[in-house]
Amino acid sequence: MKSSDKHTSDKHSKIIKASTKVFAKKGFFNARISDIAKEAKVADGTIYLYFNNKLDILISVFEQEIGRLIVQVTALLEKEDDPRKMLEIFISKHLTEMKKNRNLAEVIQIELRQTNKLIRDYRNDKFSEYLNILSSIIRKGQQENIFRQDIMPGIAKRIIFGGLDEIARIWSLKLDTKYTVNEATKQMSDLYQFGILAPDD
Amino acid sequence: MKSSDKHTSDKHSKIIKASTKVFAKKGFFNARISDIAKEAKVADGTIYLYFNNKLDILISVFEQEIGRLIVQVTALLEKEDDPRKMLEIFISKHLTEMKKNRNLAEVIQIELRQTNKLIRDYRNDKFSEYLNILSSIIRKGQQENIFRQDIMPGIAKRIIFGGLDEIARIWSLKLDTKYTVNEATKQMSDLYQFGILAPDD
Amino acid sequence: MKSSDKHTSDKHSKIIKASTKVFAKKGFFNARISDIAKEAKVADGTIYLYFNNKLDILISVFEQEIGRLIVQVTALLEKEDDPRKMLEIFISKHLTEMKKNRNLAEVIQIELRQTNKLIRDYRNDKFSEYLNILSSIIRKGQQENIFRQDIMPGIAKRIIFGGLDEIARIWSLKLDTKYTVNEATKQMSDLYQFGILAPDD
Amino acid sequence: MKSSDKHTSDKHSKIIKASTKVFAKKGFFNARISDIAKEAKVADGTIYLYFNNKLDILISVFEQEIGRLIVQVTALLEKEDDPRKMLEIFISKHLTEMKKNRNLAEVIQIELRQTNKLIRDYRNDKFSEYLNILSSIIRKGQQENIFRQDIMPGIAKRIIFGGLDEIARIWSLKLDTKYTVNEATKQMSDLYQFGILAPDD
DNA sequence: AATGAATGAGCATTCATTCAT
DNA sequence: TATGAATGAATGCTCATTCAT
Repeated sequence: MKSSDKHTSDKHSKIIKASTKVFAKKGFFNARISDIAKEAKVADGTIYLYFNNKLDILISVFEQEIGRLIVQVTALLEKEDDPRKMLEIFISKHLTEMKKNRNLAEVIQIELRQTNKLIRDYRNDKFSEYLNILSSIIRKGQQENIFRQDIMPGIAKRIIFGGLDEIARIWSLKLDTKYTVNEATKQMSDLYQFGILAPDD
Repeated sequence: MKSSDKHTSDKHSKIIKASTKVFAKKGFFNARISDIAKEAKVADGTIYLYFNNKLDILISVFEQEIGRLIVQVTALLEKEDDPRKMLEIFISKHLTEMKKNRNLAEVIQIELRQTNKLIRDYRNDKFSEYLNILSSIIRKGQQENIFRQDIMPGIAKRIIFGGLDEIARIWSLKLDTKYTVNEATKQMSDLYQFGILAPDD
Repeated sequence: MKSSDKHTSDKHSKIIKASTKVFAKKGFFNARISDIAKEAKVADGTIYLYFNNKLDILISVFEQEIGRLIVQVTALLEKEDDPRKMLEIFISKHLTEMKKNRNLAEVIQIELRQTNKLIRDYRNDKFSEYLNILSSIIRKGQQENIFRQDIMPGIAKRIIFGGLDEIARIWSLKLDTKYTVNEATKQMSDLYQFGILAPDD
Repeated sequence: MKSSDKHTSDKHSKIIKASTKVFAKKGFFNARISDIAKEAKVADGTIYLYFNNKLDILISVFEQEIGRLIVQVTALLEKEDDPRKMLEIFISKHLTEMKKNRNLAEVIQIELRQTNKLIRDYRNDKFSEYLNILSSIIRKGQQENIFRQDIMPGIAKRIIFGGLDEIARIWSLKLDTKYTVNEATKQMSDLYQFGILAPDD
């Protein structure tokens, strides 16, 4: 269908989509612009009508995907008031999305470990926003005296994200695929809530 | 023969050392062989007497550094029998080394997210060995009924390593430097042992 | 039809004018069609309604500018009958125009040294016409026995134009700006008329 | 001199020679690095062991050729003391070299009209040195009261060079080839010495 | 073993030109 | 006529790797 609504935004999102796929498959440095162009069924030069350069594409992909995650997680969390459940929802949603969309998982991997090296002045606000959902949940739990007061939300959000990301990493490598999303969610949620120690009895 | 071996090993380790520094500074893809050669005060071609190619250097660096970590952590753990303390030692040692040696932290970051993409058949046994120290500690705790039986060591080791690695990542980016090694260790150790929930009382 | 013609000619001259400016500023090879389009406040594609390609624009600019020079110089020369004065007028006019319009000076520089390389079959009749004004003056002087008979007008016109063009070149580079148009005119006119030798006495 | 030095200088001069030829044939902007490499029977990358970039090659070619001219002209002038003869020698030598080596003539054309646009901070000392030979001759003539005192050497050197260069230009375009070097030299030398005016009676 | 000059495949980016609207 | 989004060929330069010494 060659309708005229297939225009600018169409090309843009086609390129983003193609880039996500290509970056995930080859990694940022091994991906060629012509690979992306080919995947997006667009001329090489067309890409530069929508993006400044290769790095700009990576950043755009990352921000778009994280942005989508933020929207979805936020929507889910609005329906819940218990911080314990909210934490579980965050974990579950993150793992679910990463399992569903391996490309996304890999782009996050790449972006987080590469971009900051390349551009020191890139602030990565979207990602901060995402992590701050986690720290908000923790603070809420602390205010309600459900979570321990001595947990530092700023560190905890990093620790938890790290755990999530490492699980996503091994999935994207097709290692340890024996664990399901539910199992992993259960394990993480349990570990972070109750700790590893056996209850005294 | 001994002197020859020694000589060889000298150059080899000089290159490894130089590579660690250069990879950490520039990242794997932006590091040039000539940078490494210069840093190691060796001719470009000499590097190919000791390594097959650039990727081979990265793997060697990674394995050597992880190997060193294994030796050190193992030594520390031998003196301790309480799984709770052992877990804390592992966390503390990892964070200490990463804070001390930013180069190492970055090489791990890069290696873990890049190499597997490049060579599907690379098994990375050293890294598995390192992670298995973690799962051994957990299993030991479970055998002694100190750790909960429903924790799956294979997932937990990943979750914990992920947390450690994310903390190291933000340090290597010089973000959130406000947290000291001790603080971070305390937070992680606490979180993993007792969980985030406030004790009933 | 008339209005259409007028419109066309408007756009045409707008593009010529814009091109002169852009070529002078950036040089032919570094000038982009989009620069010209922007300067002329016209769409990129519109340029191709009036010109075949980029080179065609350069040639048009050159011919138009040289054509304008021919008209002006001819008008000035008509009022004068003395070949000595006519020579001085030519020199003076050329330098005045080049000083006044640096863009023109540079376009001549570029055109004369580049175009012929690109299109071997381009005859450049306008430029020949311009130079022939010089040789006509010389021939007239010879016929009137004011100029020496052994001067070959075909070579002399080149020698004189070369001198004029070199002076224009250093002005366009903003070198040696200490010399005024009048000084330069005086020096050239003097040199070409009387030569460098001191008169016997 | 070491064999490696010899080798190096060999490659360097091979590239210079090839570049002179290619620039002359295609012009600077249309010359591809691979053209030069092919002409020099060298790999593309090798060129960058000896030159920083394409522009650097052009400048090097120019400076080398002008340098050679300076040496030759200086040698010829040392044997002569009469400023009139010296002027003629300069003119004759310049035209002879340009006729003999069309590549050189064209590289000068290109360099003089392009480089200064591209790099504002390039001082072009060699060329200044060459032109200053001309002004020195004029000053010498003035000191000996052979040349008129009101000639300004700084302008005169430009005027004369311009004439020489324009003659070289038309030769390099294969226009007006009917004039021989000797004829052109005679015409220029005559014109600059005695002027165009017929002697009184 | 060691060197480092030489190689040449590889790629991001530009921009003159086209053409559907 | 006019537009400007889209095209894709073209190329300067880099750098991992080789190899003659």
